[in-house]
Amino acid sequence: MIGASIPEFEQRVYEITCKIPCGSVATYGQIAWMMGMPGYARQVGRAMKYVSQGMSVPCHRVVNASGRTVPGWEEQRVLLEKEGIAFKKNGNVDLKRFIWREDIENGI
DNA sequence: AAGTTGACTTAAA
DNA sequence: ATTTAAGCCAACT
Repeated sequence: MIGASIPEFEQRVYEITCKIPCGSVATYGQIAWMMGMPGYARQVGRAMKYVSQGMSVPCHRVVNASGRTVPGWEEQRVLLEKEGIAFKKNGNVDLKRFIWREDIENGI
C-alpha cells in the first residue's frame, strides 16, 4: 500500500483539535503550544488546510489569535453559532468567553 | 539554492 | 478598532 500516510506533526495537530469540546474554540498558537511546539502556529494552520471531510476533525473550532474565522470559509461561522458560540460586532469570535480552557474542563 | 508564501502572533502606531 | 512591521518556520517556487 502506497498511501500517503499523514505526517506525524499533522497527526498530532488533529488529535488535539479533536479534543476541543463542542462550544469552545482554540487558536493555532494555542494548539502548537499544547503539543509542545510553541512558535509553530503557521504550521498548525497549514495542517488545518489539509483536513479532508472523512477525517472528522472539527477544524471549524480553530481560529486565529484575534478570534477571526478562516477567510473564504463562510460556513465556519454558522457551524460555530450552531454550537452556541457568539461573535462580536466586528465578526470575530468572542474569545474571552469561548476560548478552550482545560482547567475549566477539569473543574478546577 | 535563494526567494516567496501563508487558515500565525505580538507589538506598535 | 484598524493597519504596519517584524518575527516566525516549514512548504513551495
